[in-house]
Amino acid sequence: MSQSTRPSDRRVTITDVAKAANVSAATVSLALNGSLRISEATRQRVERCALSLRYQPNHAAASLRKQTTQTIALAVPDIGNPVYIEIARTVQQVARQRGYHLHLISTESQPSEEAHALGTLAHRSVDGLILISLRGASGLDSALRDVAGPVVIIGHLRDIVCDNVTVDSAAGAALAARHLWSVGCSQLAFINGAAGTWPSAERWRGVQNALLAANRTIPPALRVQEDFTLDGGYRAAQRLMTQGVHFDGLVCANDLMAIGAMRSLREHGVHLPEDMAVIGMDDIRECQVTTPPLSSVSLMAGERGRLAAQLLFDRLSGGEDGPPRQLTVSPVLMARGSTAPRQEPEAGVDA
Amino acid sequence: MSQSTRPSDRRVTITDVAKAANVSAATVSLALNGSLRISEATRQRVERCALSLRYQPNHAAASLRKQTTQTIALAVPDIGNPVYIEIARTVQQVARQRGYHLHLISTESQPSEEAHALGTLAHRSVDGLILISLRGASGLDSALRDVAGPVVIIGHLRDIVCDNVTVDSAAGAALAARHLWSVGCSQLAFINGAAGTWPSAERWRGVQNALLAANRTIPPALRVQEDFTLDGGYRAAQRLMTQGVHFDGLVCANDLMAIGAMRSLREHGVHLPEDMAVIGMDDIRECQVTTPPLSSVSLMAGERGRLAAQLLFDRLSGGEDGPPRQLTVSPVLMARGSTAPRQEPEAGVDA
DNA sequence: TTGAAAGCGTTACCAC
DNA sequence: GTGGTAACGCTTTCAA
Repeated sequence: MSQSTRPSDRRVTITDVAKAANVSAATVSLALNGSLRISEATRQRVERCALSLRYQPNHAAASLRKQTTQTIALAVPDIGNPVYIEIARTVQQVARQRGYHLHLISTESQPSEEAHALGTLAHRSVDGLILISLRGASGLDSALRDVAGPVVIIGHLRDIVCDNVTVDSAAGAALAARHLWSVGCSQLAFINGAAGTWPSAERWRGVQNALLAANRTIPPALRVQEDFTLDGGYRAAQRLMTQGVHFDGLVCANDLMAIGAMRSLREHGVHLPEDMAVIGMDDIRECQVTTPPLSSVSLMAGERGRLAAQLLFDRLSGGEDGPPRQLTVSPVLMARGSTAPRQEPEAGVDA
Repeated sequence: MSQSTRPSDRRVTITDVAKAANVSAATVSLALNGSLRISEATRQRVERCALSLRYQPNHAAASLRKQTTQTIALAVPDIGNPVYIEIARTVQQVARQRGYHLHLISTESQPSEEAHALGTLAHRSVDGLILISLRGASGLDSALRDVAGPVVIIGHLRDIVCDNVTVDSAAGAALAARHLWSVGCSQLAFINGAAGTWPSAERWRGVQNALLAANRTIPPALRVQEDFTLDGGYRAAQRLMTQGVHFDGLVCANDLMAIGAMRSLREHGVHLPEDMAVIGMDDIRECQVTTPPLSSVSLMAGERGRLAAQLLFDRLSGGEDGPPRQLTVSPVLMARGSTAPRQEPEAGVDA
């Protein structure tokens, strides 16, 4: 079976196949791309030749000629962050399903790297780009004008217009607060993430809305702000407990902080969830393995990825017309053990 | 400042810049690519023109001509798996640092998709490929012969020869067992993952080695096998506890199973880590948020990615000569609360 | 149904 | 130093 026929050194090109099949290069191209205007006989002959020569069309050449790369790019702020990975996963799924490749770019949240990502689009390395931007995609205004294809931004748009997918994280924060009340909490505390960021502003806004609507308050002593990390949550909870103000429900601006806070609470002898209900946001995997499992508000990362990809492919296939479209997905409550409904204290048995 | 100068519809090419700068296309190319044989004056002129025209070199054209894409591909079995993400992260780092782009392909462990990944290399979409293969890269033998560039495989090579990076997970399992003895365990149990897979075979082999060397045994009743999931671990632990054979240390073939097992143990009133030490493998993020934090054996995913990338770029830049190289990294113990050293029962105070 | 030829936008090898 | 010119490998008219 060693019908190798290897052309020694050189790559095998379309003309090699053409010669072997006794047709022109044009015919080979047509035949291999399934054109209907080729006789069944030649098609088969060509296919056999291509196979036995192990012909592989050169992608760069085809791209150059067709002016399309069959590739989209996804630029994420940090490839280590599971939330972005979740987005990447669904984007990859849609892309593959459409026969596209995926270029992954990690920007580390640096504007220079975001510009670089747009560069790949400008260079026509890719046909379209999905960009996840934290800082509200501000400096990209001009860069967006130079690119040679559609762009979809996931995250908050500061002042530019562009196809975009966001999640209503204010609504998510409100959802979290209301959930705590619904399981019987009477006084909430709130741990927010790094000041000055869009997510932290939004989440506080959401909590405020909920407070207003429920005619309740969170005194300043029960509002603390740290960065969005495990340690941040730990420190924040410690500070809350030194305030001397009683609270029995804790809303955290993300899960990492919530987990850190739970650790601190437990160290101070607070029983979860009996003494205190805790809820986070993001619904990361870790929620399922804490004790008790952490309730959270899913920000629908996967769904956002799917929608963004859809938006992008709409532009790619349907023609580029139409005004920018903004999609907003709604967060979803994931109730778990950390917010188990309160027992009425009538029949409580303390082990 | 609106020096737009936009050539209406058409993309701006190198000849546009050439005309604007009153030089030839060749000169533009040389100037922009930093050739030394261009006068400083022309270089600056060309650069200004390129900038003001917003010229972006076409990547496909350059690739076609240069026969290189400045892109490598990484094919992972499952983009949802944090272990592979960790690999992806370091590969991406090395790639960027070398000025290369990263193509990410998720194969879902399907041989057809692995072949597809190799296809991107054959099509010269990419210059090189790192392939993470679970099933020991068996059917790829012939496909590997057709590709147009270097391939590095992360994982076990069944019978093919190829640059490759593996981790000695047998050593890792032995490490886990020895660690449990060192913290005072006298009888171990072992929860293994899905039968018939390479990792499960290796890890059991490692435990056996350790047992042999320590002159100890794990009776069959204390060896169970489930799939590598949280639920698998949960079920496995349940089965262990119905055996009626006492054990005080539990080695799990991965962290997910260990976490599931911990949950089951706790539900049965077993105190961790006082009554039972538990250790997993992989060192996933979740280890840090369980109660107690789960000890684990890191399989050095990031390091493997880094090494694989290094191997690949050695081929890419240094010339393709040299026989296949096989690298094996050593696992590292990550001791945490779940394997806290045993208190001697003399001064124990039960709260 | 098939073939010839003209690009796609670069880079590289020559002359000048 | 700089400018022609010929590839790179493919697709796509347009004729035959």
